[in-house]
Amino acid sequence: MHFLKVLIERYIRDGQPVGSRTLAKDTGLELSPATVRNVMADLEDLGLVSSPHTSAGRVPTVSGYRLFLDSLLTVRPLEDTEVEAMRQRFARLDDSAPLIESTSRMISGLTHLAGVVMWPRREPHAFRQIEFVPLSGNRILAILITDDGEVHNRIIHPDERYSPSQLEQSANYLNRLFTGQAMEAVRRHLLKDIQRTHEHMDRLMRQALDMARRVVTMAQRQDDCYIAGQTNLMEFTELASVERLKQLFDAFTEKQQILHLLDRCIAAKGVQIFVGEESGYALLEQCSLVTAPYRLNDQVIGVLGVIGPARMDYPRVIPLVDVTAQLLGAALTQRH
Amino acid sequence: MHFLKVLIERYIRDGQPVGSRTLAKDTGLELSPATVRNVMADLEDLGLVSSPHTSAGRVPTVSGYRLFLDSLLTVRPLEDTEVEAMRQRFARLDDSAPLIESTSRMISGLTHLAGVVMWPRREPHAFRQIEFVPLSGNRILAILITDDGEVHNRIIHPDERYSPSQLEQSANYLNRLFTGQAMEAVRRHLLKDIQRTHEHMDRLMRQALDMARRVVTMAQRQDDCYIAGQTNLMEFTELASVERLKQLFDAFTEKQQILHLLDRCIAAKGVQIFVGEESGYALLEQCSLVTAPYRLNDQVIGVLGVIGPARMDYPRVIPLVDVTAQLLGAALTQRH
DNA sequence: CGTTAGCACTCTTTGGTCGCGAGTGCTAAC
DNA sequence: GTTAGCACTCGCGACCAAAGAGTGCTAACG
Repeated sequence: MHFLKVLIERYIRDGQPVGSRTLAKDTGLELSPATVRNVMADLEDLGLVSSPHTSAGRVPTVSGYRLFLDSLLTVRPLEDTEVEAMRQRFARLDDSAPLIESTSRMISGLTHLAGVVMWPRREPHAFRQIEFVPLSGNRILAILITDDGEVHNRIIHPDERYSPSQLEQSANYLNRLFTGQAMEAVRRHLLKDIQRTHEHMDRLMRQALDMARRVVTMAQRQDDCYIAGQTNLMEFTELASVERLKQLFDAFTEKQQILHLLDRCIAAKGVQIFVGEESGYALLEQCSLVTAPYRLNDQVIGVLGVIGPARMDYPRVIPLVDVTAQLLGAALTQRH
Repeated sequence: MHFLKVLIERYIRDGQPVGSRTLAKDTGLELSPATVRNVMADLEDLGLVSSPHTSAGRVPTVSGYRLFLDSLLTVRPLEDTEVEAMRQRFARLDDSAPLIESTSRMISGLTHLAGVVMWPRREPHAFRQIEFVPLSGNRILAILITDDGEVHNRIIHPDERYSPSQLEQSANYLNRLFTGQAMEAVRRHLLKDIQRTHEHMDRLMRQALDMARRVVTMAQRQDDCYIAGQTNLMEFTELASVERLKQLFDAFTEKQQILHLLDRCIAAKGVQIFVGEESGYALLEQCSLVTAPYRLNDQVIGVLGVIGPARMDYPRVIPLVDVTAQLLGAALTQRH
């Protein structure tokens, strides 16, 4: 199996099929190419490597990578100075900087791959406050604040005009009604019970509920992720066909499939790797996804990672992804 | 010059150099290829066309396109039904839908090119209201509302703890001080005078100003644009080299150059076109940018357009961009 | 029995040649 | 001014040969 390891390491280095002669040199053992050929034939029988054609060297298969990752890989931990440098970069992000985007760009820059960071999946949060601000014309600005500090706002055009004091009354009413309740409950209340309550209620309060409904329906932030450094992938010859790139980039703008994949990684304890079509998505053929979950106060709330060619420098990428996830968690916790 | 028109139209159709025989047929006039060849030689002398090599047909040069666009082009106005369909699509966007993004996707879908829409450049607006909401810990959520209905918010970690009533006092103070003033003035006040005022002021008020400063500095939305359908460009053979694509996509994520270009179009009355390196940006070689400014209440507040190969179907794209700009303006005005 | 040298074989890559087709420029004739 | 004719150029695909890389197999070796 040592052979497989050396072969894959070599293949990762220069991206070309590895022949018996080169492999013989690389192993360190003093073996002739002929011997190595026998071993390689065995590896091929096991389905761990394959040759593109008769007179080329061998290339790892997906199962080859799998075995490599699961039991052969020696991760090269980062230098302390490197970790420190990363920590510095996080520290330099001031409070207002968009943390998720910056993190994605950072990991992409460090690995020269595409970085992807899922938006933190907030724990179920509670309604804190709603506010109606009159604008010019009939327009009203509705602002909803949840207790994790998220602010959602939306401009509403009601049919009739409300005085500032009416708006204040409405807001007070809603705040009395909902403050402290879980958003989920508020949402249910507003969506389901709205018909029933309508009948026996003050007109103004009905309107208030109606306006609240409009903000609340919008405040459901659906899952999303931020992808950076996509163009890095254009540098890899094995992906550099225009059709493949189109597929990949379409997936990057669509994001649906990427999100599904990330979602499957959120349960994992630590670094998780999908090689090629292992993910079940044909478009990631020849690609690998390396992810790590990140935490806020010891609770996993998201996943980040990189996408790159299957032939990527795992020993370096894995710790980078790992450390970045930890640092992002720390930064989030600190900001909190 | 009629020849140039036909040649370009033909080239736009099938993307291959146009030879004398085909051009002879296309003109409609009953001329022999030899005659056409003479004319083409003249066009080449004028720098309007060029041939990739001796035995290929002719291809329009940038100046050729320029002349074509300026004086030869016959724009094919959209069918009423098409305009109506577009209007419908805008109408179907409900109030909460992200208008700019949707517009960009729409124009990209209609033209099969990359769509780009600049964010509306709001007229200078006034401070309306600031609000401090206490969160858990020391954290405070600062919310700033301007009179165009924009909401900016930021979480602040002050060194000490403030009671809700103190926060309310601070907010009241700031609101009294600033409401109705132009944001520009508020910003100046907060940034410049902050040192002087500090000395002879109540501690709480000083802190209030300080917190306000932090939100206000963030509320300067710098220019940005939304680009959709980039991957459409991968379908065009003349751009389908990986390096070119990388350049283009890098520019799309960087956006800086694109924004500069759009900025130059904002002054134009109507549709504006840059062909190839006319724009001054080498990366748009072989590409064209077609833009139109859009209005809110008869005032130009932004630009939208498409990016595609120089060889694009101008007679169709131009009216599409034009109409989209008008419809976006209408939608904005209506929402307002 | 594991290891190795030797050898025939396969397959890609590269470079070269050739012919074809498309298109041109020029000249001379209409 | 227009056109036919012709020699010429160039790109492209086909075909071919040689080189290089690497393989599988067999037989010999310690």
